Amino acid sequence: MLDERNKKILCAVIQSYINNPDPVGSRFITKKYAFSLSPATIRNIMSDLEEMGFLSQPHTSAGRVPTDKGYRFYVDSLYSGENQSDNRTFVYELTEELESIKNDIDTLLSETTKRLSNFSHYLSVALSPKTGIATFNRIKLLKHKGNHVVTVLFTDEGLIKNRVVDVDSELTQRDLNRISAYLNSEFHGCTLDEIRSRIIKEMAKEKVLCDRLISRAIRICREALSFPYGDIFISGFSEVLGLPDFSDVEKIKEISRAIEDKHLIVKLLDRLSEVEGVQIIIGSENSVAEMRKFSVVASTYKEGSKPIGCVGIIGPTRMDYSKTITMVDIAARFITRMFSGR
Amino acid sequence: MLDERNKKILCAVIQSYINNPDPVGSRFITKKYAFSLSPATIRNIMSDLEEMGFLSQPHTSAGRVPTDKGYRFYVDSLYSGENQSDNRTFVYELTEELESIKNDIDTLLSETTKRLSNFSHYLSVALSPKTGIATFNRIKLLKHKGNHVVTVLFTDEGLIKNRVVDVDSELTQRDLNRISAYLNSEFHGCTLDEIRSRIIKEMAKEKVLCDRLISRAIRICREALSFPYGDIFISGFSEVLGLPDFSDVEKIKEISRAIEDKHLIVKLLDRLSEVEGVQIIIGSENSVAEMRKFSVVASTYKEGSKPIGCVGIIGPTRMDYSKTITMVDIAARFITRMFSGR
DNA sequence: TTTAGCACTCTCAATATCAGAGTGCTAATA
DNA sequence: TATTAGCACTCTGATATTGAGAGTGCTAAA
Repeated sequence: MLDERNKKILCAVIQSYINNPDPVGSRFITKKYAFSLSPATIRNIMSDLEEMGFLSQPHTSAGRVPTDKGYRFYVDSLYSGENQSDNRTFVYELTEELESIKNDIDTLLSETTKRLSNFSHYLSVALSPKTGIATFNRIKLLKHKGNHVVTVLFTDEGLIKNRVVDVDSELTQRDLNRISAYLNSEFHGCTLDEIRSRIIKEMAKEKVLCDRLISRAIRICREALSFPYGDIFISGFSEVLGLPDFSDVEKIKEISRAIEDKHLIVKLLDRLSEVEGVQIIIGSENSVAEMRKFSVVASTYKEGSKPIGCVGIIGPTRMDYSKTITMVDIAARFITRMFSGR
Repeated sequence: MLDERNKKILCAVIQSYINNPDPVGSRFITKKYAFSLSPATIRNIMSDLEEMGFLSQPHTSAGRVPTDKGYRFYVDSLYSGENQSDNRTFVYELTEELESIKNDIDTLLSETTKRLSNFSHYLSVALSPKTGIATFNRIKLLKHKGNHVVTVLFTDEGLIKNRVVDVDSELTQRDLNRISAYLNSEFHGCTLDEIRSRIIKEMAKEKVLCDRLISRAIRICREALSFPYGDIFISGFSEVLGLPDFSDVEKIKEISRAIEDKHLIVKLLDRLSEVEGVQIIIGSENSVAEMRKFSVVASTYKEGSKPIGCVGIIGPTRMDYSKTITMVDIAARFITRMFSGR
C-alpha cells in the first residue's frame, strides 16, 4: 500500500519531527535528506501521506506533523528494518549505571527508574512484582517495643516486606516463634492472594476463634499482608519539564494529571504485564483516556519464564522511539537478570 | 513604629492578597474591610507602608503587593494577636485523617506528607529521623536464597531498615545468629554514626582481618548501615500546579528545580531540625538560594525531648500562613505522639 | 512523471489603540 | 491638622491591524 519511496519520505518526516518539534516542510526534506526530488514532488507525496492518515497539518500552509498512525508505521518499520546498531554509547553507559545497583527489590526498581529517566529525559515508571501472585516463603516475627511486633515477610521471588503490627497483649519472642512456625507450615508455597482469601475464611471458623494462638497468628498475618497490591515507582518529572513538548502550562498539567492518579498507571502497566517483551502504545491507542496524548514504551521483567512486573517510559508521542525501546529493553533485561541471580 | 491603624490596614492588604492574588487597591480595602476611611486616606497610608518596605507596587498605578518584610510582620502579628480559634473544621478533619495512620516510620512519614499536601494544597515534606544519631538497638540476620542475607536493623527510635547483603560464602542461620550476637553485644547503645566510624577503624585492625567471624560481621554490618542519611518524603506537586501562583511555566520550573535537588531540602530541613517548634522562613529569608521565592513552614518532631526530625510545608510566599502553621503543628505533634506511643 | 512558477493561506511578531483600574497631588473641608 | 473629593496621569491588558515569512496547492511546461 505504500511504496518504498513513500515509506522513506514518511520516515524522514517523522525523524525530522522527532529531532525538532517544528512542522516539517517539503523544502526542508529535500535539503536535509538529499532525495533527488524537488520540493514540489515531495509536496505531492506528503499530500498523499496526509490523505492516508499518516501525517497532518496543524493548519493550511504549515508543514506536516506525524499522526499517531504515522508514528505507529514508523515504529513498526523500526523492527523490520535493519535494527540500528545498538552499540551506541548510551547502551554501555546505561548498562554500567544499572550494574552498580544492589539491594532489595524496592531499591532496585526505584534506582532503575531514576537511571532510566536520567538517560531518556522522559518519565520512567516501574511496577513492583504483583504481590498477589508472589509465593509465600516464610514469615519472621520479631519482638519490638511494648505491644509491637515487626513482621518480615519473604517470598520466593525475593520480595521482602516489613510491617509493624500492634498486638493486644505483650508476647514473648517464644510466643512469636510459635506463631511464625504455625504460619510458615500453614502457608508455605501459597501465593499471597491465596493466603489473603484463606485468612478471610479462617477467621469465620469456630476453631480459630477459640484457639488463641491461631487467632493471633491469623490476625498478625493479615496485617503483615496488608500492603498495597503493587508499588509503583515514578521518576523524571523534572526531566520532562525541560522538553519543548511541555512548554505550556496546559501540557504540564496534562502529564501531571496522567501520573497523579497512580492507580491508572498501575492498571495500565498491569495489563501490559501479561504480554512478554517490549510493548509500545502510541497516543490514542491507549485504553487509559488520560494518557492518550502520550506514548508508553514498556517491557516486562520475569522470574524464570514468568512475567511478574513491568518497567517503562512515558513521554510525548514525539519521542525517540528507537532509543527509548532500547533503553527499556536493557532495563527490563537487567531486572530479570537480578531476579534470577539471587 | 507602626500605629494600630496602620497595622490593621497592612494586615488587611496582606489577607486580601492571600485570598486572591491581585494587587490590592485602596478602594477595595475601604469596601471590603469597612474602615471608616476614604480611599484617599488609605492611599496615603499604603504609600507610607510602601516607603517602610512592607508593600510594593508591581508598577505605578497598580495596587499594592506585600513584600517578604510585609509577610514577616503579618506572621509575627499572628502569634501576638489573639491566636485565632483553631477549632476550625479542618483541624478535626486533619487530625482524624492522621490518626488512621499506622505502621513503621517510613509509612508514617509518607502518609503524613500525603495528608498534609492534600489538606494544604501546598507541597509537603518530611525528613526521616537523622540516622546518624539514632541509637542502635539490635540487628537481626536472616538467611535468604543462596549467598544472600537479609539484615533487619532496629533502633531505639523505632527505625527499622532492611537490606539484602551478599556474603562470600553460604552461611547457616546458626552462623548468622552468632554474627548478630557479636554485633548486638558490640554495638548496643551506640549511635549509628559511632558505629560507622568504629567500623572503619576496626577494619584496619590485625585482629579483625584474621578472625573470620568478626571480619564477616563487620562487613555485613557496614552494608546494613549503608542507607541514605535521611530519607526525604515529598508530596503534593500536582496540588501546587492548581494554584494561581504557578500559572506560568517559569514558576513551575522554579519550584520543580527547588525540590529536584533533594539534597538541598535535606540540608534546609536538617538545619531546621535543631530548633524546637514551628519555624517560618519567608522567601528571601531562606539561606537556600533556590527557595527564595517560596516560603517554608516547618516543625520538628521529637522523641522524648530530643528533636529528631522535621516535617513541613513549602508554598508560595503568598500562602495562608495561619492555616499552614496550624497544620504543620498538628502533624508534628502527631508524629511525636506516635514516637512516644510505641 | 517531475518540476518551475505563482497565487494563496496561515502564523507570528510587532505595533497601535483604548477602556479600566489605580495612583498621587492639590485644594477644600471638618 | 487630619481627612477627603476631584482630577490628571500612568500603566496594564485585551483587541485589532499590519506585514514578513514559510509553506502549500495548482497549473502548465519539460
